[in-house]
Amino acid sequence: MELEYTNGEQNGLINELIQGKELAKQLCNTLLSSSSSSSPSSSSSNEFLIEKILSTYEKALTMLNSHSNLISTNGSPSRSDLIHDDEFKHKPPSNKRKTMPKWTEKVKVCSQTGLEGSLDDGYCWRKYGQKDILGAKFPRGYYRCTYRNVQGCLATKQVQKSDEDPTMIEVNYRGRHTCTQSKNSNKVFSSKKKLPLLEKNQFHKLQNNQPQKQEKIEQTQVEIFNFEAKLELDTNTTTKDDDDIFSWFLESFSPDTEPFISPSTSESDLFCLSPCQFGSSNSNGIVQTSESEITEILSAPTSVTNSPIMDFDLFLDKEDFDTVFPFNTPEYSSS
DNA sequence: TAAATTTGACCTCG
DNA sequence: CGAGGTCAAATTTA
Repeated sequence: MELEYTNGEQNGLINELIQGKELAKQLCNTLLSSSSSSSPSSSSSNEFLIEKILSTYEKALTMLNSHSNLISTNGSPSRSDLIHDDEFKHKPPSNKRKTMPKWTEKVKVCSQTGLEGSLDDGYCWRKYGQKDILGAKFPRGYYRCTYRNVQGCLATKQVQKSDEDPTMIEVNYRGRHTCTQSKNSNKVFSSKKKLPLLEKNQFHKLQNNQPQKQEKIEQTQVEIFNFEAKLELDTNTTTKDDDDIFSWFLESFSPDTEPFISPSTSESDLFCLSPCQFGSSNSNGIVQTSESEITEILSAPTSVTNSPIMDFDLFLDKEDFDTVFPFNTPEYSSS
């Protein structure tokens, strides 16, 4: 499964990212120059989106350029970083899972929102196990796709809180979603059911005195986040703005310019990353990807599209785009 | 009552 | 043999 990507492919990817970044800048300038005639709130919203887009490009470029180095929030790779690194570099996975695409995402729990993107990535997961990991402070939760039996979807993920930084959640994804649950992704950012799962277990274990309280606090924080995000964007954005952004995304991540992108059933893994990014302007440590993730992304030139970045090409209709940025949707505000 | 979670037992692999 | 991963019965939740 572990394939090397050529320098040409890497350069091409970098060029595409650079181009996309430049386009985003141009869009930013265009929006800013035209915003004088529109409402100030609209321009601030646009700026917010553009900032996030540019930030995403910056991170992607940084990760590519430092391909040989793990990227970590605080410069001190977590235990999971090391395990994952070893896993890819030195220890081939078992035959069972050798063919399964695998990548890791690290998601920082937004301090202000309590939102854990890792636990709400738009897919429906069912927990099937939990294990105490040797040397780890926090147990590892094992999740599989809810539609495993119905649709034979073999996607799984492991969720574990970082030892060194308990605000960091590491999500280890395995396998692609072959199920069709795009509509479920309407629940992105708003599912409060899954949020406490990991926390509950961990707080029961580590803070037996106040587990329930912590859960409620975090749920409330999510609700606040949802409400604030909706307030900000609901009142500020216009349809045209959305369409502009949407068109830009389509251009920037067009399959025509990304030869290794192929249609896939996976569509919202990307937004494992997004909730915190959109919930906080803090770009430090909100989302972390390991080298192995990039390796995984780039090592699957034709078929693996689970990678967060690559799934951009799947937003081929407005509905999906609204799913990604659901701040304007009724579902978003009502849940 | 169906679906989801919990958790101890069991399996696999290094 | 031990650690990690999965199974499945019991329990909880909606």
